[in-house]
Amino acid sequence: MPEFLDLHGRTSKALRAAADAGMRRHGLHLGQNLLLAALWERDGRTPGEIAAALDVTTPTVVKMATRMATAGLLTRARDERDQRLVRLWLTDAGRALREPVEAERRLLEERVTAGLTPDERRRLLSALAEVHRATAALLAEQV
Amino acid sequence: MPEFLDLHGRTSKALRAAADAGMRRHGLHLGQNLLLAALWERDGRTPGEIAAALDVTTPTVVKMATRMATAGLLTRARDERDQRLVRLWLTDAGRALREPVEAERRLLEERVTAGLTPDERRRLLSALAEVHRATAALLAEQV
DNA sequence: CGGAAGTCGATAGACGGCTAATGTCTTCAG
DNA sequence: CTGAAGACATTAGCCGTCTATCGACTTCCG
Repeated sequence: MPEFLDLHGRTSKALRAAADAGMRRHGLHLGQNLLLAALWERDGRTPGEIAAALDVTTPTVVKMATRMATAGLLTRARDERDQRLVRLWLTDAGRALREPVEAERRLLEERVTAGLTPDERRRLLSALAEVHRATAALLAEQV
Repeated sequence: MPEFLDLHGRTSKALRAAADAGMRRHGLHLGQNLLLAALWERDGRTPGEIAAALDVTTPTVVKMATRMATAGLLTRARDERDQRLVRLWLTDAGRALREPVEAERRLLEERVTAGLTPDERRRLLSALAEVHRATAALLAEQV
């Protein structure tokens, strides 16, 4: 069992659980904060645009949007000029979550990296970026 | 958007996709290799034991085991002495995957970390371990 | 202008993951 | 020895994610 893959996997699972717990405090499910973030940055985006921004497939965004619309976080509306497009718009409830959710996220980042020196943190980010680059290249090559 | 969480999330997603592609070559779905690994190490374990080893809940193992039994990778059998227990046993097909799957896994690890010097790799592992430790502590404290 | 090709979102269905509820078998205390 | 408590696996149902398919709307070319 390769050690990097194993350790990364376990860390990933733990971070996921911690992020989930944090978001749950604001009534969100894991991942919904990312969709909201895309709309906080620019409201009225289409599912396809958001999917590309989050590096996720369109059906994933569609499903999440359906649940989040039910939860009153956003609304769906077809684009006036191009009826193929759908645009997602934040509700007041969706907008109101921005500050608390972003703060929660920053707090989590701080806490999990608190044990690293600034230099270690910098090296971690750079090494992780390299792994990400290599992995993306690997995926691209085996089309 | 905190940079470590963001980068880690993206790397995680890329690694997941790459691992999935690798396992698919052997007819496995992502994660099934981990369940198999638990049985390769010691055959005849129970769902609960495996769940603990993989740091996953029991229902997750039960579902995976059901699919993998259908796929002919393992069989279910109740323990003779304690009828509450179920033991999972590898089939020949499940055993035969060990070498190729472990090789695939090692190859992936090598390729994604190929761009790092031994020192960088060592520091990455140590930093990741620290993040994992801090995250686990965070989760434990908010019971 | 009208049909073919292209662009989107929505749906279907599979998988891994979780929590909560169910059911069955052991164990243990009275 | 019998009933309550405990230990397991399983089922149900939700969420995020993917691929494959469908359906509706635009666009563009002959």
